[in-house]
Amino acid sequence: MNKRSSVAPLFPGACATPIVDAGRVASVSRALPSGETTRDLAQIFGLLADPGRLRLLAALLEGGEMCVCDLAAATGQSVSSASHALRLLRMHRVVKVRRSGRMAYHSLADSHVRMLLDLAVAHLGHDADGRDDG
Amino acid sequence: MNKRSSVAPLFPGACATPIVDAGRVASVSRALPSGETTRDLAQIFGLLADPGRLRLLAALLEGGEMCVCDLAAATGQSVSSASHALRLLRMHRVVKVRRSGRMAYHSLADSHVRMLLDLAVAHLGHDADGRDDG
DNA sequence: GCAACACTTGAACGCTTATTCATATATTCA
DNA sequence: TGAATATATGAATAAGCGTTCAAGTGTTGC
Repeated sequence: MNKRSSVAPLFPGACATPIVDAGRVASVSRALPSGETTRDLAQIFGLLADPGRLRLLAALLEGGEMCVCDLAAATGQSVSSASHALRLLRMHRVVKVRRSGRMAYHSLADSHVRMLLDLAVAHLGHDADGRDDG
Repeated sequence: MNKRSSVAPLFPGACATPIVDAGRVASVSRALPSGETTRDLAQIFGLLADPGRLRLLAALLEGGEMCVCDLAAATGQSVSSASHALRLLRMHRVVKVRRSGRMAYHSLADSHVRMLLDLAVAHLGHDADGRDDG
């Protein structure tokens, strides 16, 4: 159990972070997902944090199943870029591939992605104005 | 040395990407969100693509409203890191701040974030095993 | 076999981004 | 006023990431 018992540093070099509400900190700290889970989560969001990959996913959302060269053309990037991006997405089971001869037909493998995209769009909607600190 | 010159440049500067299903490419291409929208979307997902910020958001999800030093302690990062991260999140209206004296109490400003996090967790759930492609 | 083809991959370069350290601002209390 | 506190910020180093180029794999058809 990793609860920090006190506010003050107990010895020189100890964590010097002052804590205002120790009880709250302890309970929140316990409730947080593990470091590994957090890293995995961040990785998934990282997959969606690139315009090129986002356009690929949007294209698959619309087109259903497409080959690499058509995806590259539709999303306005080089075949190499698209291939690199699709590899990443495949590795994380976000898209799947059906191979036929020398063609590779990609499609969405994960229904959550659709919802993630929709939610993000909704966020954009009510975030359209100002963006500075206050 | 470059043997790919035969890839059919019909004229110098022409798009060299071969297209299999031109009709599909055209319709998908039209349906895609604009480049600006895609960039904004990617930026939002980018905010969630960092373990530190993700832990901050999870802490706020759990703790409701917390000051910077408690957030730093609960999420296991330096106050400076937390402050930098919170600034980013504030700038994008993902968290909001209530200032009282020298304290800054942060809380979630956006209900979509909650759903985004839940969806991502769900994805993790059914993706728990193998994660390599080959 | 040979060549065109669809896609993949590795390496390199440049850009973005996170973290840390030091310092700054603003508020409270003695 | 001055010291302590809570947070903010700038600069700098370092790590990560996307793009491109060049080359590699496996397939199709002559």
